[in-house]
Amino acid sequence: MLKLTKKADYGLMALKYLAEHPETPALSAKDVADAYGIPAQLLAKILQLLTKNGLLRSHAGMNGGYALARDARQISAYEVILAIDGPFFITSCIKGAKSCELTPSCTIKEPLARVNDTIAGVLKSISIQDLAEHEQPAARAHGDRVQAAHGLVALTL
Amino acid sequence: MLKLTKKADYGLMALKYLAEHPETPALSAKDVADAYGIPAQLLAKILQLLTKNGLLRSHAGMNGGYALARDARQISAYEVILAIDGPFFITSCIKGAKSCELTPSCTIKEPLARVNDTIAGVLKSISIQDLAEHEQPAARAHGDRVQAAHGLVALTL
DNA sequence: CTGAATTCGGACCGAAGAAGTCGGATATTG
DNA sequence: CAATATCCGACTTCTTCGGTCCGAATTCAG
Ligand code: SF4
Ligand code: SF4
Repeated sequence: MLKLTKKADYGLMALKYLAEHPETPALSAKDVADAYGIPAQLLAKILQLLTKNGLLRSHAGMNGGYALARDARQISAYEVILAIDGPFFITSCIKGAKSCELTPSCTIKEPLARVNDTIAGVLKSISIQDLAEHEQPAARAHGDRVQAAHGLVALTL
Repeated sequence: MLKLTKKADYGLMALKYLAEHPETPALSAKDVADAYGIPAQLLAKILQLLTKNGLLRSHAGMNGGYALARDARQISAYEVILAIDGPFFITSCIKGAKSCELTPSCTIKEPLARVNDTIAGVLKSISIQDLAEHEQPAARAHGDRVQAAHGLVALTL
């Protein structure tokens, strides 16, 4: 429950890996898969999804592979999840869908929708660039930049 | 992905319903189930879970049923989810478990753990009482109280 | 004391989704 | 042409979720 898909997980890892290697024109799916031990075939399809949604640029043929379509800080974790797992909602009553039949009688769907938006906001505030910068354990002094990057999320239920 | 279990969903609804009827000493599982159209047998087990985790007080026998164990504003949505679905983590690498075998090579588990904490914080800031107050569509003027109740969640990645 | 109402606890099952595999088609380069 | 890639869909396997069923134990009213 409330768990991220492993595919999305892999997608984030791959994207981060690509962000860390800006020098190379393109990295093949197998390259990334081997770097982490992810099943190659599975990662391949994930990267395909990401390209289809405009997060990556692909190039077939020899010396082909994938590269970021935009700057690493222009890609949010939210987009990645959205591209891989489709539109997400923490409850089963996605706006416009017919998933939950007791939507009319339900009294908590509205407040839960706010929670959903809050979580989405959190995900949107995280960029691939943020993931690539993995040295904060002791560097918490420059709160100004961090705050600017991730913002504050106010939950007004 | 990232979806709340329907059981947790039902649990929140039931808890909210109980919070809205403080006059009655106890409400049976069937009462609550009928009020919303939730499968009675299923809700029964959910309520059992909630009692086992100290969120509800049960009373068997005729005129028995369930009642809140604490004040509605002392019960957070986080606790409810925790009681029903067990410890939650947005990724598969729960601290101490052996779910994901590529934990050592993974480089994003640490930042994702922060995201997890942030979301947990959001859930913790929501009480059953908050859910029961369902008239905000036009009443957003008193931001002071709302802000005090739900707080601000800062994501310091 | 008897019986209805109600909680309790586990086993069970079908449907859905997630993780991963396979095979083949297509594009690019050398 | 051959090697390397992306591309794309179908397929299997595994787990979880949602839900049901049944057989207790508990409590209270008459
Ligand atoms: S309608 Fe209510 S019960 Fe159904 S999914 Fe949405 S929130 Fe959960
Ligand atoms: S270790 Fe990395 S890949 Fe495995 S679950 Fe945790 S975050 Fe996802």
